[in-house]
Amino acid sequence: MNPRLVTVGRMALGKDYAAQQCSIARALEVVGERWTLLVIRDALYGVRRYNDFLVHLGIPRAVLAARLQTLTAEGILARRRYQESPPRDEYVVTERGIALWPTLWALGLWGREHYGQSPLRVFRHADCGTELGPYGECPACGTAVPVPDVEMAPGPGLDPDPADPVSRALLRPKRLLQPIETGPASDAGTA
Amino acid sequence: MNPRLVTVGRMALGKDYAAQQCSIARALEVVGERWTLLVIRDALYGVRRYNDFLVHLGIPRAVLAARLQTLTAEGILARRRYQESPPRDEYVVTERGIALWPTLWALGLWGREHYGQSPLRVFRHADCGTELGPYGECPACGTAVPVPDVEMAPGPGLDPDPADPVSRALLRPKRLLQPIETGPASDAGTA
DNA sequence: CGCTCAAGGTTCGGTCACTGAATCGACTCG
DNA sequence: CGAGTCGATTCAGTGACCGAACCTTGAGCG
Repeated sequence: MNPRLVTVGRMALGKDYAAQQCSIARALEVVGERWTLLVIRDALYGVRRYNDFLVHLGIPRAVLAARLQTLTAEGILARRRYQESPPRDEYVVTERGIALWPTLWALGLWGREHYGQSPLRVFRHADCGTELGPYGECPACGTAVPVPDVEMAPGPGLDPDPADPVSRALLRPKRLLQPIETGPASDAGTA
Repeated sequence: MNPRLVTVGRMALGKDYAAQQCSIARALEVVGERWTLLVIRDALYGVRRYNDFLVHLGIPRAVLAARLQTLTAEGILARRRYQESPPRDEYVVTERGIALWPTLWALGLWGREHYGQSPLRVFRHADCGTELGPYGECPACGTAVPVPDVEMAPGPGLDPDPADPVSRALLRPKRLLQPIETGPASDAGTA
């Protein structure tokens, strides 16, 4: 069961981009389905648990389960047990998934420049605090910024009081990949 | 008829990524449907005519017509009459479409590194002949390479004798955006 | 033990998009 | 004036997506 060959049988979107030799087409066979890139985005943001993906994305449960399975089979996410008592698994992004960050960054930049108004999130080089440049690099340091060194903070356009706990957890500045804390949910911490 | 607002009415995939504030989600509403990014890729490669997209992508006609219409409405492609006698239009990529090149480059790089074997196409800085770096920049000149200055040549993995005339036209090294020549098609020029 | 709750799914009917083949209309060429 | 080309549209069939309901495992509790 070579994970690289799993695509045969249930192909990306019911059919591959036949005859396409381009590596872009190959990539889209894997991550081109609806929701897939948003799941990976969330994973890079630190989302790891089924329910967190669910509430943050508003994705149908069945679709989420399918995507997580595909992404795990493709080696973009990895399933990992994080507690035993009630057995619970989380999905952590692998190197292969992290390698999609430049794509997501470029796509987000395009969306922001052509459809967005004010930036919703601000990404900085954690070492120096400089905002990332158009390629995700640090203009001050002149170097590529490793994904774990990217700090994400809310921008001016972001809803300051979102409904779901995941969005609320993402209001706090944090580094990419660092897991979000929806933890015991000191949820409106009453009583 | 603000082209920015056309998405209302017939949304990208029948439904928008509701509640998503992220600019990545916005972008995917526009270019996240099946085939869309491949159409844009082909447009950047110099494909301009309905039939050329059709044979090169192997896309259903109805879907192609829908994508071209959406992309035109979004201002990513522009429709332009290129002859009057039989009225014929071509679709040329706009600035907004050209701005997607970094995304496509990043996606292609990811696909090549994680799923491809030998590179199918080689992209160079036309001014100096240096292969593009991971961000689409020129490592030699140390600058971003404007899309019209990117030269595309076939790589070792590319089928040297493809069936369709568009792929055959793309065997010749050429710059991005420069229209392909499928012209009078000296098609296997037999008697 | 039985009840309830939570997490993480699976099942299922309805709808919608994609597919591929056929058709159509405008126009030119012979 | 019939055939061919280009650029589509139409249509039936299939498969993916959607949303709600249900299921399973394991605590936590009385």
